[in-house]
Amino acid sequence: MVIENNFSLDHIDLAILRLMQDNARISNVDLAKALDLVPSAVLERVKKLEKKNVITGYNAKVNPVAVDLKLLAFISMKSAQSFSCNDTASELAKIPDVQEVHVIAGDDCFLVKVRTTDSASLMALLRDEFSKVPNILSVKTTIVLETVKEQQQLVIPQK
Amino acid sequence: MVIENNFSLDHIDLAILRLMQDNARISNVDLAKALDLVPSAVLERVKKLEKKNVITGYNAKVNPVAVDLKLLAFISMKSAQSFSCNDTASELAKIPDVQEVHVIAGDDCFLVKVRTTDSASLMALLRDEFSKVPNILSVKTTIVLETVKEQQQLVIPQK
DNA sequence: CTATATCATAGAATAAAATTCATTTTTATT
DNA sequence: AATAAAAATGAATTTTATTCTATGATATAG
Repeated sequence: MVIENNFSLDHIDLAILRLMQDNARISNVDLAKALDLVPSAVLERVKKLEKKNVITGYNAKVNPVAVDLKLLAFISMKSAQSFSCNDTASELAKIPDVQEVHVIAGDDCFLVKVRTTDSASLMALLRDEFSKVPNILSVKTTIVLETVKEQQQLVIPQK
Repeated sequence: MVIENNFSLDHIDLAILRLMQDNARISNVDLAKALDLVPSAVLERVKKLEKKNVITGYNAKVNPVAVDLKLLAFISMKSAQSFSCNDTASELAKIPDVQEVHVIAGDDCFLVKVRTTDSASLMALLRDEFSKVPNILSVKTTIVLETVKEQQQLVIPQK
């Protein structure tokens, strides 16, 4: 017995996801043309995908350099309590400059992605914000020199 | 002498970015209301932001679990040529399952973010795709157990 | 201080798209 | 095959996007 995930997406839904993850502002009319459907039918599906939390939002992708966020860093850290470290994680998540917080397997406990203006502002962030997060034992900061690829598009399966 | 970045965004532009990075499908009418402007004026600004590559795209955020991508991993790797490693990076970037490729400072050379169905498909990816990428000396894979936060919204400055 | 160039906005008109809804068709289930 | 549920159609209506011209603001040079 194969347990499918309970989202039950057909190939039309997957096609919608594929199109919208590349262009969130595509019109219903164009979506309908691409899918050989009528706009109202597409609209209904999109609404349903939103309600089912398959589509969880629509984001404009902003060039970080244009808003003066030139530094990207990954910070891996160890925590005192290795399992009940959820409060540590949620404290980290509250920091606006923190884009990602992952609990990871291995030596460390968290992997955090951070974007700041420059190394000085990263330093300030570490000093002012991270220092207040409880139960952190060690911190290892990795500076990104160059980003070659950065996309949030997923590989949507065929069926 | 302060060198501003050459994007010259005023506070209205920044407000547009703030609104659109949270809701890429907001209508011009609603944007205009929020900004106390007329729709045509807002439209012109948005178009300009696109042309100047301040806004680089609009993405629907798809729930990875809904499309059966339940495994997230970060892979850090060393490369043979530490500086002219661009061909290695661009080969990595060509792999669709790879969401991010960063050149990093420190012991390693690259940090790669990958999403797959499960550990078996990650293994297959490493075996079939990564093995073909030239000049890789070592690979260290970190499995994500839980993602506490993952957003691409940036902290847009006030002015 | 004024002329001029540049840029942004307002507001109206038009075109396009979104949305709603009653009906029909398709699909799945018994 | 009969029934129920889900999805699609197509027309009507509402809303939004887009275009265009006139106006106003701002900056710069003379």
